[in-house]
Amino acid sequence: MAQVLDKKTPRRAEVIRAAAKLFSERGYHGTSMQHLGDALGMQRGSLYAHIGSKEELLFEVVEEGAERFLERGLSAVQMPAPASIRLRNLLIGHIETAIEHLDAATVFLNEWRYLSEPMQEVVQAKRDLYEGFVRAIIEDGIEAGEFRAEADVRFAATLVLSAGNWTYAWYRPGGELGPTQIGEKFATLVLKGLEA
Amino acid sequence: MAQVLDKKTPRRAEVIRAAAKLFSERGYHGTSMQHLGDALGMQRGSLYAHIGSKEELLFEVVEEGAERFLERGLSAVQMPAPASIRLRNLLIGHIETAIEHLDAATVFLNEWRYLSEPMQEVVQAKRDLYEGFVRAIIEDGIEAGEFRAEADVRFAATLVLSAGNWTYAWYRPGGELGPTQIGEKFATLVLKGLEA
DNA sequence: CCTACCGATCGGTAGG
DNA sequence: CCTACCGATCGGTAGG
Repeated sequence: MAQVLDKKTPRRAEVIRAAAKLFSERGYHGTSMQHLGDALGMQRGSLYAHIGSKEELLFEVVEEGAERFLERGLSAVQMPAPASIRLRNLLIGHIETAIEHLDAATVFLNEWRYLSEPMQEVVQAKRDLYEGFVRAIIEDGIEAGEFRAEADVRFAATLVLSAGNWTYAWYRPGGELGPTQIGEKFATLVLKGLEA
Repeated sequence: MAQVLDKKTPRRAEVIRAAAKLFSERGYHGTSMQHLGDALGMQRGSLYAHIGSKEELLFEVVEEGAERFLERGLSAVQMPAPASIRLRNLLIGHIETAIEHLDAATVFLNEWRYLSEPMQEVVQAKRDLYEGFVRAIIEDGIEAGEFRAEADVRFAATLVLSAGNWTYAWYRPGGELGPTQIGEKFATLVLKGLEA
């Protein structure tokens, strides 16, 4: 019989970490419980001593990704600084998060849509919250006269998020630039534009 | 026995179109041949009169997406116009393509990594080619003094591609702005930046 | 955490 | 394009 699942145990954390890696590499539907068991050196069925279902595992990984982004985003919004500094800081934090937690971030951005309700709704709320952070900074910047008044807040926010969210698709460890420098480069481009 | 597969037949094109829709909605691994058969009103096994394998179907959809992007990209690069105009044109074309062929574009951008060799290599070459188009325009712009000399070509190209590639993730039909106007907005933002 | 098992479904094929 | 089938694998459970 199912006993109380360990919710905090180190072994459970290892299962979630291994799931993050596999889900990011092979996708949620492309990963079987057999793959996961193999990666952890245990039998497929034994995983259910630590988790309730495969989908619960996806939810945990997606939630972890969401929390990482929200933490950094919130601290950028709350900075007592001009909007351009806060936007730069948010984008740097976003890209650092995407790189430092590449597995969870990839799953958060790509596999969350395979969650069923009500889990998907929980995640959607966090995505909306984060997007709200970006918009708030841009609105502040326009009000303060720092940013161009003609800039469309929604599109500017989407551009910033696109730049950050696509990181997982092209970033490969071992490049010349670190996450912080990459974030700086993008932030400068978004703020100053390409034209001379 | 397997007879010669119809390579050009209208029915085969319908199968590919239905696959593009399902693969974009549920992912490649989340779509079964049973789903596809149901969508087309035929038995699972009957699909093999039109195609060789599920993976071949993925390849066809990904290739279609790649070709759509390449066509538009090439025509933007070859325009006899200043770099800023060509970059604007490429980004508009990219976003129009992403929206007008949302299914194939989504699969091209998200599911191509599930292709095995040598198919994945074929697709990678086309991705590199397209990225080369973007870089070429930006290099021209810097040489001509149109774009800021300090702009990093690789990062600027990645920003443009990120803006375009993330379209599938947020675009929903029925909004106020059409594809062309959305492309214009992003292009202006990338060229002029946010700062006043 | 393992063994042994459940029913369901997977992609694909033979033969018509 | 269908019927009937193949072996393999799926997520998950009982009982220890």
